[in-house]
Amino acid sequence: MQDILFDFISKYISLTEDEKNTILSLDLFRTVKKGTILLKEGQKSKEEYFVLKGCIRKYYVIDGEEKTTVFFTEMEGVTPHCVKNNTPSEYFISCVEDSILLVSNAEMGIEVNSKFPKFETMCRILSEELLSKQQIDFDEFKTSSPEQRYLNLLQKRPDLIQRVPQQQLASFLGIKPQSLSRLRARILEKKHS
Amino acid sequence: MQDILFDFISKYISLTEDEKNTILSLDLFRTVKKGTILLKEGQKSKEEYFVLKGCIRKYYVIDGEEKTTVFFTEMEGVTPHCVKNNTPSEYFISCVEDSILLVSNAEMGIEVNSKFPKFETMCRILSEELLSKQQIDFDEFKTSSPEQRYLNLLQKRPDLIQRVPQQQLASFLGIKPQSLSRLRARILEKKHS
DNA sequence: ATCATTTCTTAACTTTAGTGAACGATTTTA
DNA sequence: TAAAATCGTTCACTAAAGTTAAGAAATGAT
Repeated sequence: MQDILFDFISKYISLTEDEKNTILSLDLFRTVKKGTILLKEGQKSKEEYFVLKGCIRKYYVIDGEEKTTVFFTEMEGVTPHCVKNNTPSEYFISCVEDSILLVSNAEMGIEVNSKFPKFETMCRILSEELLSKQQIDFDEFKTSSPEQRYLNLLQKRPDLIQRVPQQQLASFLGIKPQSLSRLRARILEKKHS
Repeated sequence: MQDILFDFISKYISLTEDEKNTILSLDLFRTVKKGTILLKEGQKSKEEYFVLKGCIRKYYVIDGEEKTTVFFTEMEGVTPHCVKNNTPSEYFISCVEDSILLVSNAEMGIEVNSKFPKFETMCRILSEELLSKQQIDFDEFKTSSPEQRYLNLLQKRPDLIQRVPQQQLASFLGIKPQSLSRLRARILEKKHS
């Protein structure tokens, strides 16, 4: 498990054995069961999550309905909005599958960053990469129809369609579950003609 | 004009007179006429833009149609994707109004950052703020209908609806210009009943 | 100031998404 | 294992967006 983490980090910065041990001593690893709610609406959490294995999702409850807006899978991380500005969270974060996560809290982050300036560099790069990726995702979402978005997802993250419930996938695509069902049937029809 | 810039910067870091003069000596200010294209699809630019006054937009040309995905107004900045990874740009950036911009290129940024570490701090904060803001925007977009998105925009950026052409506004909202016209008429109808 | 061009609106029609309900299939849990 | 709950699909219907086209309004150029 630790190897996965250090392999990932090595893409950005190089660590000495000493530094690796310091990180391991922080005891960041946590295994969580499917369905576990990590963050609730209204809560003022300071925890950040990084997925080593599994899948977690962020969702809002609007008029009693869950609206999933993002999934985080292997090697993706979330810093909930409430961590930065100490306000109650507007959304939930829960586990879609049994998962292995890195859980760090803001103070710990500051401590690590001050001990290893390298780490801050990595965080900055990760943050910039994420911003860039997200801008492209948003642009693609705006410029395409639900059907195009589904076909696009089929290309870019085929695994998601398998591992995630349809209703969560639907709101991720900005539509209702029934519309997703219909849309899939439509695509199959087109293929067989 | 310079006051506007330094007022903005002072929200994040404090500058000495010396530092201010160094910034001014870089000659970053550029006034641009409405309609000017700052970045073209396919181009490998290194320029970053920050709007002091006016409005610029980012748009794709898909099947011969312009799809505007973002507007940048006062105190907002863009770093085009192509600047970071040295690939041809997938989109255009042009001026919606006569504008006053700060134009910096990547090398200049590095130079300034190494001379004034303060600056890097500000850039990191700005980048984090932007990421956070963008995530919320994306979530709102996904979880609401075109009509809700329009009403939301009316609340949050009423100026945009005035200063930006309808067709650009439409694709920004993820719909066609005709649909925006109809949607507005629908809203007016509801009010008068 | 006038003409030409572009932009916005309206309308009729087509396609697709939202809605409410029913059904079977799957999963949970008792 | 059986009953209950949840989930996914389908259907009929409604509402809204896409499409095509035409005309009105605004903008720009000569």
